[in-house]
Amino acid sequence: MTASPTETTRPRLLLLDGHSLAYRAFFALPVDNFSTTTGQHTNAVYGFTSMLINVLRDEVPTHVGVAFDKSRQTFRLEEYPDYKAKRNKTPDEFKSQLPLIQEVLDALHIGHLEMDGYEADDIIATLTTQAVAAGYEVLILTGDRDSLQLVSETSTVLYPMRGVSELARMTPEAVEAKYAVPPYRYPEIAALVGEDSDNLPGIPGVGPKTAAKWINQYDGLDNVITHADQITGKAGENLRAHLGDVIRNRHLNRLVVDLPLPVGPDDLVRQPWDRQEVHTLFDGLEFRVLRDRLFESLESEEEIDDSGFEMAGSVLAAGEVAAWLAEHATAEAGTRTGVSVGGTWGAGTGDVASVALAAQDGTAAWIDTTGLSPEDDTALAGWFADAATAKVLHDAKGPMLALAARGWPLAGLVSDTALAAYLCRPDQRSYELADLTLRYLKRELKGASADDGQGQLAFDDLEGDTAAADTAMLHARAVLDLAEAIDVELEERGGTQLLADVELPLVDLLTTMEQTGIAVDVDLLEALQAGFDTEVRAAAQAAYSAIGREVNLGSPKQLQVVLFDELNLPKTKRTKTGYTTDADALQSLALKSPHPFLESLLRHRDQIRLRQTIEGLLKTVAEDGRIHTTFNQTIAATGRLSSTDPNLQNIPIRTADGRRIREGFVVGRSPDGAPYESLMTADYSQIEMRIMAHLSEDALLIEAFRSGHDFHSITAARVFDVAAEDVSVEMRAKIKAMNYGLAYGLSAYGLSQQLGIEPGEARGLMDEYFQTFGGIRDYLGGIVEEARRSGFTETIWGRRRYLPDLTSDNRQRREMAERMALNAPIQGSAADLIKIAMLHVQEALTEAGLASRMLLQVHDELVFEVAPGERDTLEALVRDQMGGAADLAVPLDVSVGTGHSWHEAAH
DNA sequence: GCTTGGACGTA
DNA sequence: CGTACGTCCAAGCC
Repeated sequence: MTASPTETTRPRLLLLDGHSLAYRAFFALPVDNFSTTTGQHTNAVYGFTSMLINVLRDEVPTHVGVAFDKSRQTFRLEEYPDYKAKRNKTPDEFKSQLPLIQEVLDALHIGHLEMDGYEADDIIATLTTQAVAAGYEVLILTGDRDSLQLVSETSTVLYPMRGVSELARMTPEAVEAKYAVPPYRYPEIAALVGEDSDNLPGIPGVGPKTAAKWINQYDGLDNVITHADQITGKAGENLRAHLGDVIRNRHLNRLVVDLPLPVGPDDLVRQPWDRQEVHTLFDGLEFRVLRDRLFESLESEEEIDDSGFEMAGSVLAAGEVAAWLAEHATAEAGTRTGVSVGGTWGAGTGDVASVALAAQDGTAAWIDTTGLSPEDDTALAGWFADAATAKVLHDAKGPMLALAARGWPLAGLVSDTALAAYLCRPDQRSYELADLTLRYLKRELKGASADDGQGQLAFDDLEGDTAAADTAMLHARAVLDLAEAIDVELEERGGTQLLADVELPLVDLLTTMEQTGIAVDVDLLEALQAGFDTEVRAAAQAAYSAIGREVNLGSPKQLQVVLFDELNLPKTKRTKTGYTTDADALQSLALKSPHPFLESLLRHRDQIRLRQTIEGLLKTVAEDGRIHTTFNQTIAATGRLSSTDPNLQNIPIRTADGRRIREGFVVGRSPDGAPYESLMTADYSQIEMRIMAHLSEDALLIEAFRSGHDFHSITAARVFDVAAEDVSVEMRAKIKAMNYGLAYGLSAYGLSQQLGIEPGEARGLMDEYFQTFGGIRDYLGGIVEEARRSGFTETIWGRRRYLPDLTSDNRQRREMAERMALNAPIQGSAADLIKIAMLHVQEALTEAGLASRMLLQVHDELVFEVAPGERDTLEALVRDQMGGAADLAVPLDVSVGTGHSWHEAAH
């Protein structure tokens, strides 16, 4: 075993190539859209500053410096008069921005330097050389590929990919993966291929592939030149004809590493910046959004322990896996292992490239899963599958998809740091490992996320990449330490059971559901899409002819011009930026002032949306003819799941046209080709009202549910004090709206809007309702009261939501928080309930040995695929488990339907 | 090129 | 001036 102790205490120097970054920003951002009221262009300043802020935030360097090109007159130009000749046309709009960039740096107290006769690159090369010798870690942010020759174990180039926000991390392995030569030989490739941006022509017909082949074959450019006469073919001929260019190119692209600079790395230590200075400058540049971002991301850098984690980590060689697992990751009680999986995942599947493990005894291991011996594979598979060896992951579902796809299904997940953090504070926007590490452990977790899942850093998982291995082991370690810290907080917040009994087991089930997916009838959807497309065109034409010109019907701004300026229709409700053109407003507009344009516009909106919905769905159909959505478990503050890529929780159902899309979701086959029999849907009826009845203990409401009669009619009869058979359609509709609106914190005004009645009448209706159901009134009032006192609301199962705004001085914020407080326990309890039901159903399916399977969850509905002959058994089982998932004061009514498609399975 | 906001689909 | 989401497109960024 090779020990590679991880040390993260060394200083970290960030060097930026000011000129090349500004140049990139200038072309990435449209110059027309960025100028101040005085006419100064700012797109390059903006893009550069944006990149700077991001990299300071993400990399947290201890030292920073920016290098600029001094003048056009460099030693390279003296030697080669055409050097950078094609850049002659540097626009004035660009040049005027360079001094502004230096002003930004001055305001931020970041050192910048330039040197007569040399380029920024040379300054960076010199500083990098000095810093590496002094034991620094160096990061070079530049858009100039020549800098790749500086990449080493301790210096990394960050290269903008596209635009100004995505950076490729060019480590030695990444350079080698991309160019097939080590970093120090990159200039040899460039010499052969040429560099357009520097106007250095290369050999015609020779690209990076050929160049790398030669360099590797002859061991370096010098030998390629020496043996030029041996190289055959057209390429060889061209090489001989252009040898002079190659030698010149290599001479020019060699960076100068010994410039006599006035400052060294130590002088570039980060300084606190002057807030007032920044305000003044950014005011002048009219950077509002950027200033907010700057203050937000760089404000709280105090008190962070950046000494990193101490850890004894080993990169396991082939054959060492079983022994390491047996020694460090046993099934002993109280022993947990932190796991960080490198790879990609999504859409029900994935790939594993590496696995990092952090053991309770302080050791860690990193395994390149592409180079395993059969014994290693067996040992790892056995360890993952063993429920007795306790594992902790961060956001485990994605890694579990990848592991399962590799043949290593994971059992024994005893904690998930993302889920635990979510249960502690469910309304955060993200639960990134680095953020949590900072918050709970006060430690800086450096390096890109190893378990990002999107795989945007393909360089991360290269074979033998010790930097990546160290990073991954640090992540595994962080997960283990973090789990311990969050356990404590979660216990304080009463969420321990919810994690162990609901959320963790659910990870397994959701993984399975995502793997399974749901079958779609592609032909049917395509036909449907074509139909909607025809309607879209027709509606657009009709709309255009109604106003005598073409407008973009999808642009609210253009529509406002047409509706309110040209057609002079009455103004609708205000939005931030004008007047609303939403469907509700347009419909009432059509009633007051009918116009053929309105009708066509609404039709167009409708049909184009359906067309888009289908287009989106078709794009996600996998090879197996099924759609594999991703269920997110840590998004909704109330505890609900959400669904993305695609969202299968908002497939249309209300309109007849929309419902047809559900005909495209059909019964499919098992992976071995055996057909299933049908789809089955099972949903809870009026689940939120039932939970309200239970929580409020309102006797009348409970009785209404227990009677088993039509709920809205019964409650209407009570409110209007008539016999059940005398409830009119209108009465029922009004009470139904009330019933549904209650759990959202509905106001009298909102109710009047929805029912199209006077606010006074709505007020009266609500009073009447609350008089009848006094328990509801007391309960709803009590929730807010209680939440204001305790700071949080709680579901039946103890899921909390914290609402600090309940005591806000701002009325709008406070009232918003009050409505959230009303809704959270109700929506949240319903979310808990169906999660529990899902687990019970799944357990019962396994126990009964059924082949039928759960496919989707849509908040109060579950969709199943029914195996041949199992329909009745499944229905009984599902009714049983869903109906019995909780013991409430009211019965849980479950309705079930079956059919060939999701549409037919409705009921 | 990236972010925000309007509009609209579901429960 | 009703909760919770995700997605699309156009406009805004300055």
